[in-house]
Amino acid sequence: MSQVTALIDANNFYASCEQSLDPALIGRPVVVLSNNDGCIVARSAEARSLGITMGTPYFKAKRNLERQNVVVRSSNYALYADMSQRLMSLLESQVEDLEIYSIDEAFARLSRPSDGNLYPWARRLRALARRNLSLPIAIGLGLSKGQAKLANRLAKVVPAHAGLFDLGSCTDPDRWLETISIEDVWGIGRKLALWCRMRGVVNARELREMPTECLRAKAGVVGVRLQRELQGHACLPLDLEPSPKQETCVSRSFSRPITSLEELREAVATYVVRAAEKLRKQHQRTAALTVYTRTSPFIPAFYSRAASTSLDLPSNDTRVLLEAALPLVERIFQPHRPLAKAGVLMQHLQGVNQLQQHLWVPCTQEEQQKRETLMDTIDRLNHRYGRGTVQWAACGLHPNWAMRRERLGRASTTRLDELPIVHC
DNA sequence: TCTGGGGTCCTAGGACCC
DNA sequence: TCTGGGGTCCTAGGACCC
Repeated sequence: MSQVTALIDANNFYASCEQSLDPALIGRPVVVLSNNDGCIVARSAEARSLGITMGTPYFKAKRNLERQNVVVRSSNYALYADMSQRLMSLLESQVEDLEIYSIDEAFARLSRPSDGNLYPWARRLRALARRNLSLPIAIGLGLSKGQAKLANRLAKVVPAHAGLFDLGSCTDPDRWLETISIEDVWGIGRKLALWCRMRGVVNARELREMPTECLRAKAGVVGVRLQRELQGHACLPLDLEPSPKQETCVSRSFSRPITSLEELREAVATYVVRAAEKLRKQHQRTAALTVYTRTSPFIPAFYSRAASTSLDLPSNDTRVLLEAALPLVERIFQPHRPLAKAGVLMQHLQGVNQLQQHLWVPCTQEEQQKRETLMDTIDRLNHRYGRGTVQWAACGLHPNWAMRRERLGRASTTRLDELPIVHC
């Protein structure tokens, strides 16, 4: 019995989540905007067929969307994360091994049955996701992750495949690979695609067959590995236990440019608070931290500054991180610069169980225990009653630079007060 | 007026060591 | 006059992903 790799993902995930919670949106064109209502990052099938393109800035598309009567939603990551968890636990129950690869996709390993036919299994799984979560999913099957990715694409793009495609059991795989243009191959970005095209390599099959040494010279071992994957050698193992993060960052664009030190300080404080929460959730501490800010890259006189510091003792305590980060704000601030964005990076992370008490740090075991309990309590309160229930003074009370989310939909799976109301 | 956020991996080159 | 060879570690930047 041979092993098969699957790539399973949700179609138009964010848009599908919105439709899943608000059935009035089913069958209608829906787009979801990035943070700050910046760009279009997801489109329902209906929106796609209207020719609406991914990544278009909202302000450019707005009139057109209104004219075509498209439903526009701000992104709601709490909702998508929750739907994602439900989808992943469903998948976990239906495969042998699962690697959660992103919010809306997962690689899986399973065995090919004796008759070689995996379509009945795939059809059942699709029906299950549709029935339990109201999410459309696509399933691609191959001998490696790279092949599974291509198969998944063919499952979606070719209507006759109805969301399922098995590269390992089709009669003429090369014919299908030729329909996938080089830009759409996983691992080939803009630069490499251009380079390939200049050499006459324009589709997935040609990439698989191009001279390896030529590819290595340009794209290094990463390129060679990708090519081997397309040839059916599984070089990229399934990653079942997600490795601990090496760094964590929180950054946001402002709803309007800011020019005061005070506002920049509030923004950085807000991001530090969020980053500290993330660290605690990941059971990690940070040993170094960077704050940065920049003006808009779309207007002249671009300005960007970063400042870093390291901590004597790794920490995930909000107060400690604020004390380390806030002095850096003065170093990156310059008056008369219309700042468009700021962020914080937590670097050199380590697991909480790695901590060694420094002899010279004036903090007793008992004191530290109390701090940890305090942080835990704050996290619980904020989780239970909503983010911001317990707030840090440094973040400002009513920041008007905070990101725009003017078109939020409902969030029935994560907020009690937004449960659907059924009229009988 | 208005253009997202959060990551990883790899390589080249500099600093430093013996 | 001449100016090794080999190794490690770190960082910045490129490329890519979703």
